[in-house]
Amino acid sequence: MLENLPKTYNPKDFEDRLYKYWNDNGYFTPKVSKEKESYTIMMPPPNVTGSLHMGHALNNTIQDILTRWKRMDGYEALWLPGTDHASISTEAKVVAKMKSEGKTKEQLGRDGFIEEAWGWTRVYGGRIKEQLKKLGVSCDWSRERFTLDDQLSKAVEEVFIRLYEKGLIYRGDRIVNWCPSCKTAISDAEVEHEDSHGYIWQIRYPIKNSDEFIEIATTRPETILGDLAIAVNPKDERYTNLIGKTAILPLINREIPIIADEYVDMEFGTGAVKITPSHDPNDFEVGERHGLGQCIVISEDGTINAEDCVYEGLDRYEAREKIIKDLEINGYLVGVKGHDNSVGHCERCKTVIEPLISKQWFVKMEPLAKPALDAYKNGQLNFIPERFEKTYVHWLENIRDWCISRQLWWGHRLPVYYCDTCGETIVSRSKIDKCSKCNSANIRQDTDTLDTWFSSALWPFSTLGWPDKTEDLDYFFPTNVLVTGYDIIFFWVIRMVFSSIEQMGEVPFKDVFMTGLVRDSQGRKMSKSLGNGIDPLEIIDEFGADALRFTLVTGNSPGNDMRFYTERVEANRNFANKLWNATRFVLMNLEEDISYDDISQDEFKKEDEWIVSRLNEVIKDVSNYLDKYEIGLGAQRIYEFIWEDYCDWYIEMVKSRLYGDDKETSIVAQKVLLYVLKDILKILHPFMPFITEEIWQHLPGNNEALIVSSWPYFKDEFVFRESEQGIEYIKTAIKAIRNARAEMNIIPSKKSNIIFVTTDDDISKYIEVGKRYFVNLASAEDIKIFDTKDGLGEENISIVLDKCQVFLPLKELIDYDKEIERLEKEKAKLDEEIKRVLGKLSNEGFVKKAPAKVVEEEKEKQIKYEEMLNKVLERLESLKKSK
RNA sequence: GGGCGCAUAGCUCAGUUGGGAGAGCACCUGCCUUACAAGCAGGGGGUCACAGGUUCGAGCCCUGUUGUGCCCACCA
Repeated sequence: MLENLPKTYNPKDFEDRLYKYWNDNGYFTPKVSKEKESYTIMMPPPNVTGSLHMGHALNNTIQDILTRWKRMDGYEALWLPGTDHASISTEAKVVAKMKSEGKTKEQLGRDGFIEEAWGWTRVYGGRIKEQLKKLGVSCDWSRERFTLDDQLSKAVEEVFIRLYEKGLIYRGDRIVNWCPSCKTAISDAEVEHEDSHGYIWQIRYPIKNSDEFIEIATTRPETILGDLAIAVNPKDERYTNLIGKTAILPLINREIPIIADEYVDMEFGTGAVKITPSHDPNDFEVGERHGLGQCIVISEDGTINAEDCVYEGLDRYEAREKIIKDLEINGYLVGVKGHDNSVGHCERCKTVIEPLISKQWFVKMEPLAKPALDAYKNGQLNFIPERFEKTYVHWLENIRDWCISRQLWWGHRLPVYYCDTCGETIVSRSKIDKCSKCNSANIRQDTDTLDTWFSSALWPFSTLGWPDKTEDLDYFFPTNVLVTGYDIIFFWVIRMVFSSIEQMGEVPFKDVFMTGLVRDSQGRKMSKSLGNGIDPLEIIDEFGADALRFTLVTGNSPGNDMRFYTERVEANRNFANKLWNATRFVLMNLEEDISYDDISQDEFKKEDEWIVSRLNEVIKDVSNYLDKYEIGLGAQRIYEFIWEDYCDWYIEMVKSRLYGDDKETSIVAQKVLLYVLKDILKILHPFMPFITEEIWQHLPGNNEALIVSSWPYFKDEFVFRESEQGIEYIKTAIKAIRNARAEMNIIPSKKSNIIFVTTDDDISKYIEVGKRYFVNLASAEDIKIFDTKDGLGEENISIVLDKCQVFLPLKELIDYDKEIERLEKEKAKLDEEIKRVLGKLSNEGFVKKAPAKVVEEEKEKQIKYEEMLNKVLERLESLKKSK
């Protein structure tokens, strides 16, 4: 059992083994319990065909930390994993693969294609899960879900039908964002706007039966084929006389009316606008108001389909070129200017979006957005960090109806049927073959599928069995926190909130923790096309999952982007190694035949009191940090405690006892070493699950796994203020002695006596108690405490401390010029401090208005520094004299 | 056009109720001290972007400026 840790930390030896051990023992699987409270996190489902990137690694690490902490803290903690079918993205990948095999969707047909897609899913769907396991995610695989599972599909249908029956889902001809490459409509959220330097063309349209022209401007000349009017502002006096007249469309000579509409901005351009209702959202509205009808001239593949015209069949950009040329030749083109505007692109394939009119299904957003806004305003939703609330509110306040139908095959097919006999639209939970109105069998199902986000919007409750009433749903819903990137607030967060309010009557989670982006070392977004992505698996392979996890959560505050440096992973791997070796030290000093279960403060030495008292504080701080989602600060706090307090000081202080003859005090030290180590492992476990569990399994007296051990708590009986003070004083003294020795170039192996001169009882007590530390930690030969420095002579290095002076009688080894130099430096430091303190204290406002405690502290500092300065001066003087 | 960040040591970043500027890495010096050289000890290095304001006191709060990044937007 003891002393069998390898000398060097090698995570590969145990990470996979421990993951299997946890999973096989069911530690990830919570039970519905009457006694315990639930804690639930739903994993944002990665795309089923995706592979793990740093963004996943970051947000899954955070989720795992929270889950492991709550599990230890006495909750039935459920972290539910799963994957998303990612309709448009998966379909594109499958199509591309088929293309390379010389096949097309159309050849296979709908069923054949879906089969192909399932095949693809089976091949690649497991990949990301296995990758997540490498990270150490403690999610409940027994409850894993996929958005196309039967139960989840049932939920999708149910929601669709409920919203339809409530009148919140409708079908209609609207201007939608059309991707000519994906050949489907997409929602507003899926359009990326990008600034581009383009052109704006001024074109004049002749007025019928006159020599006059009206001049308009457009950035998309090809759309003139679809013009159905020219609009001016009714208040615009320049055009009053033209309103009601007819303009002739250049090139195709269609007659179109000149109409008045408030929409037109008089200040912009010429104040006259061509209206193309079928290919521009604004124009569509104008068209509706004026009953202009529709004229579709661009088809779904982005080519011109205006009948009987020379542009027919041309790509939209080819047509643009040709039309400009023709306008110029015929004298209609007035001019062209450079024009910056932003152009919408398909989020998935980056093709320029073509707005066009199309019959699609929409969710009416206003009635759904309102309660989602109220929920935030009533404080039911809490963003970390807070600033993302603004994004949430702004989006909801400016929301437009959500286009949910996609002209794709991979996804949830709309539960909608049309009767071709009587024209009835039937929405049904089950497949039907007869019209419910006319009984005709002339029935076909809508061929569209739903937006992927329609199903992920239901994730917090569909995964728990909804619409059925299940124990899980009852117990684990609503969830506690959502951890996800700020870039999908619109796509997902908001849609989950309103879906949940609508279907479940409450918000799906209380807290929303937003993670930032993980960038490369130059601050660039990691992307496949740039090839600058760093593979989390390679990092894990080289440094271990714990080091990667620790790197991702430290040195970064919530919601902020971070740059990824391999050097930081290495530093954290070194930290793991430090803990590993500290454990080896503890283990090799334990004795096999004693019990370590009982620990009593009655036997404590000062440093024991100090370390358990400090441990208490860390436990409290880390718990508080986690509570506030300040994960990075919590991790930092533990890091410092382990490395500095435990390793650099406590272990070093305790060595003299372990190696000494006093068996009793040695055993107490062993007990405290082990006790503190165990709590360290507990509070570090959520952050570094593997190394902590591995170490834990090697410690004596542990029957249960660390992952299910209980989170430590603050113990009142382990508060030792006086020892904290005493040890801190001794640490200061040791550091001062080391510093002086180093500056005087005294080699560490050269020991010397240390003479403390003090008349302060507390100080001499501290030193008396800490005598043995100085041997190891300050190269002491023997330690003496005097109450006067008389008779010590000049052949010493002299160090001035608070209420105490230290002498190192190193005689001929001392370079007195150097000693003077060193003391001058001390003097300068003290002068500075005194100047600062006096500055404050001589400020009337400070003395009068600052809290008494603060003023008092400054006064004490003044006395302290002045006393120290006097001793330094005195010493300097006598040194100079004796020279 | 609107909104939100960021600017602190050479680099990357922490700094949560305003009260003597921190970490990691890098750098310099000395150490293979029986847990750890993936280590130990010591050290140098910052007008906390700039300008005002509030306050006894500002890296932190307010206003403005500059630089920089992101998000939103029906900018013919």
